[in-house]
Amino acid sequence: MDDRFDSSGDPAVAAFRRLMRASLRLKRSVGTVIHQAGMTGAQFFTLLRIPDEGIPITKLAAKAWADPGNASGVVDRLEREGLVERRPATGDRRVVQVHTTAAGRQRIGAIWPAYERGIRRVMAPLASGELSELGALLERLAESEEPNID
Amino acid sequence: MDDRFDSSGDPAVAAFRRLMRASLRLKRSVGTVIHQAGMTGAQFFTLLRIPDEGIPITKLAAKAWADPGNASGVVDRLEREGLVERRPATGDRRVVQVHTTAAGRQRIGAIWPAYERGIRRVMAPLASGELSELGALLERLAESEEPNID
DNA sequence: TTATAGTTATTGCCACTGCAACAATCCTCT
DNA sequence: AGAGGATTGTTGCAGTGGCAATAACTATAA
Repeated sequence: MDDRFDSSGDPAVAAFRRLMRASLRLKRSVGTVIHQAGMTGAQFFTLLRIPDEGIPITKLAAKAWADPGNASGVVDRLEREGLVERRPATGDRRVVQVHTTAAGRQRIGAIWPAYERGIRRVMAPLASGELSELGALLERLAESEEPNID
Repeated sequence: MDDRFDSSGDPAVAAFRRLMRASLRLKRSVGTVIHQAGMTGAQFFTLLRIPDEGIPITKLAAKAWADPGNASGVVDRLEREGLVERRPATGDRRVVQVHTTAAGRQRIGAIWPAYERGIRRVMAPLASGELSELGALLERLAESEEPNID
């Protein structure tokens, strides 16, 4: 495959590639910050999404990436580290409420500042006006019922 | 975690989130097109990157996501399907040249149009001028020595 | 020539992702 | 009350992703 399959000429394709490329790079960069603090990105975002009152796995999954089967495993590992707790819900015996432990809250508090700093660092090449411009364009691309990334 | 850890106010953080969200959505959308044609995204992009003269695994990995250990597995699965071939390189007996087979070329040719159509569809909300504007902003974010996403 | 250092590809491990199947439980309707 | 259907969480599987260790080989330098 040389360049029969290229179409850099197409503005849509070119923009799409740049979007994929930039998001991968930024994701890795910010992910490094989280890893240095001893967690994976998925664990960090999951932990972040748990409200103080607790939350059922399905709702938690919907807040992040939409697959419950997946959330189960991430919660498993968070639980293994004592950052999270599973408690039976009152009323519906199917649902399991996931709660953050004190250790979990402490861990997030420890990572958060570096996380924010990491984001500001990777976004630094753009001025404030450009950031909102970028945000507006992306919003129009992603408008719909999609999962929240953090 | 309620909203102590939110910072939607920070333009950098907000733009970062939108970037992650949009890229996830678009990646899934285009990935669906590829899956319907019977391949995974990683396999498609890998196949796409193999020049007619063949290419060593390390170089191939660098063209896509940078980890050779990973490329080995993807090439395994492509080879299992007969879309790719491993041949010893002449000269350096360490290197393995990966070549696309006729079936591989045929497969890519079959997927490519739908792939392009898929991209144009997800990028459709933006006009041509906005696409290049978006591309320019993203380029400034990702400027550096990063892997090509196709 | 031989020892040392670097390179190439593979393998193994762990975590994540999407998907399908499944059991337990709840809900609705008759 | 009971049947049928929907929902909740878990599990299993294949593939992806990053990382470390390793074997095979090449290159460099004494």
